[in-house]
Amino acid sequence: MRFSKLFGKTLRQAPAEAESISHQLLLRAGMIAQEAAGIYSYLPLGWRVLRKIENIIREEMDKAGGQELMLPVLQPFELWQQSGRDVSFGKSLFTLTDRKEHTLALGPTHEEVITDLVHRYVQSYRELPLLLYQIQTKLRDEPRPRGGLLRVREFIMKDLYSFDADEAGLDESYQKMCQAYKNIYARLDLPALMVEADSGAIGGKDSHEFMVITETGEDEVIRCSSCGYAANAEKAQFAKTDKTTVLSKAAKLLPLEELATPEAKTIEEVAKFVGVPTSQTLKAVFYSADGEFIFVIIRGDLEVNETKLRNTLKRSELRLATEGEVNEAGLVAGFASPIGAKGVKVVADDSITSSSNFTVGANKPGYHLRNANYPRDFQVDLIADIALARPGDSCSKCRDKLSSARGIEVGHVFKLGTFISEKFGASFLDDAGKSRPIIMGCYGIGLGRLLAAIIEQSHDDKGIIWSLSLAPYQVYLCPLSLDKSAVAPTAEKIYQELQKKGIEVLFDDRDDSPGVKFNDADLLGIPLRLTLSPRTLQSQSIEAKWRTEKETQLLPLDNLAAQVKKLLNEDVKAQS
RNA sequence: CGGGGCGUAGCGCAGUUGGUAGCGCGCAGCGUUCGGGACGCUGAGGUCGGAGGUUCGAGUCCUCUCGCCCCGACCA
Repeated sequence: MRFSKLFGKTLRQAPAEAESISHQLLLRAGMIAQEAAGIYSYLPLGWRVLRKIENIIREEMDKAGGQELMLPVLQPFELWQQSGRDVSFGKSLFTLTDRKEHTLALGPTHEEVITDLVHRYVQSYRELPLLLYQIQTKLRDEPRPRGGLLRVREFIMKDLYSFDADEAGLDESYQKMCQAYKNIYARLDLPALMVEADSGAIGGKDSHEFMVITETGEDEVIRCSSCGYAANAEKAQFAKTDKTTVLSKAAKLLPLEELATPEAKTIEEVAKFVGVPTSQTLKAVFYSADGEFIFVIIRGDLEVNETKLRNTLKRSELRLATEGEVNEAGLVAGFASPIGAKGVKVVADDSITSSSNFTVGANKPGYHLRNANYPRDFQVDLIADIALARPGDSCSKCRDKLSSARGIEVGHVFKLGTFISEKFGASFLDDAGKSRPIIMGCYGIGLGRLLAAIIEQSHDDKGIIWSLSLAPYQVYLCPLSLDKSAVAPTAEKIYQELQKKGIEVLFDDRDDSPGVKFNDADLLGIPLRLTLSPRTLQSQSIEAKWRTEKETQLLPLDNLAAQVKKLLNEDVKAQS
């Protein structure tokens, strides 16, 4: 490709709206252009890279036994009503009305369509397992697009759906996909961490996310450097009985006593006033879940994990209750107590059993109770792990300290189970002739986000650094002083020669100064730069330089294409 | 949806107490340059996001509205 003809322009300054590194570099390199919030065009350079990513993914999906197909973007709204996910997707689902006043959805994902399809074609266990995938545009009306390609409303995604006859089959498909994903990230040169993930209210048992650890990530990952435990903070567990504070689990249960605690409303104040650690108090937090008032009780030193709480309650909408709602429930904020709480649903974190003789509100302004014990003094409707893991907490597996980091979610795998297949009647006859629902899994990767994540963690102050397998072009042919002696015709000849050898070369045929060309070569991140100048021409040679290295080497012009090819091959080997 | 910020040339920005719009980069032409974003001269490019209002006069003041960015909420 001749640079002078390339559509798209490199920018010296990044547009003001770009904040994240990948966003800035994608715009400056002329790889993408924004059309609206969360909606982008891919320009030729960006599209070339995206297609390379796509091909790597496609190869790994095929290798794992996946069959590629294409599914519709326009989907009958009835499909979404049938699965019930018109509600759970809510406003994120784009819908439109056709000329016959029929409502259609713009596919945010394709479980409904593919399950409907599979139900019409699969009847027997002999046809399972089945792995089907698609790589195509999906649309979601995200509440807040952000970070360039990191979170958008229109995006290209690879989704594979697995269909199995039994749990063991699902496990196998799941393992296959996890391995395929690891292969993909390895080939993309992207260090992705596999972490336990929340599967949401709809998902089945297992779910994992693949995270690229970087500051710009939207998700928080909790991990243990000792044993390797890693989980999304939404899901992360930790040991509640291993705090540095002394817990009196074994202590004798003391009688409940009321204590005047004027002015002491927060946990900190109460603990200080009473003279106990915060872990010897119980904290009350109030939520509204799908309109129902929820009283949550948790040990004073812990915080509520709202995702865990939402899953425990099996509700979709969860928010903190307003002051009015708290009063309406007959509770006194700051002094609320599960003891004597009537007519409200009480959900407790299992930390309330980690000790005894807690200090808790007395449900009376200015008073707390000492020596509260569950279940002696109060009952709860639900008890579960609903606590938020924080850095510094103890690992539930090995008791070492947990740490936290930000991550970009570049892949998500799910064991869906039979939730959707049952809704669509996607069942099969097993070898005993019995009808059973197909067990499903789904496995997604967002290509644009992947592109952004790669740049986030592979760049320097000059620009992007592509690996050879992803670079839009492998070689940047950079002639200097085009009007001098034989530079231009020689460069032209080399360009033809390299292309003939199948090398992807970007030929900077622009009449610009060396600085401009070198800086663009670095900004675009082309792995190998070949500089031809009157100087190198004197010795019938050309200068080769890797994007990642400072040193240069001179290559004789004679039989150049073969030498370049060899260099590129050596580099590929060195990386693997 | 809540909080904050911003809309002036392709990009980055300036524009005073209200007087009819400018700078840098980029772009076009000519010339000089040519190993890390060179220089000179000439030139093109703007319904100042949109609508309404105040005023003799609005980029500037008022009202409404649209869009974009960031934080949070949200996000199988």
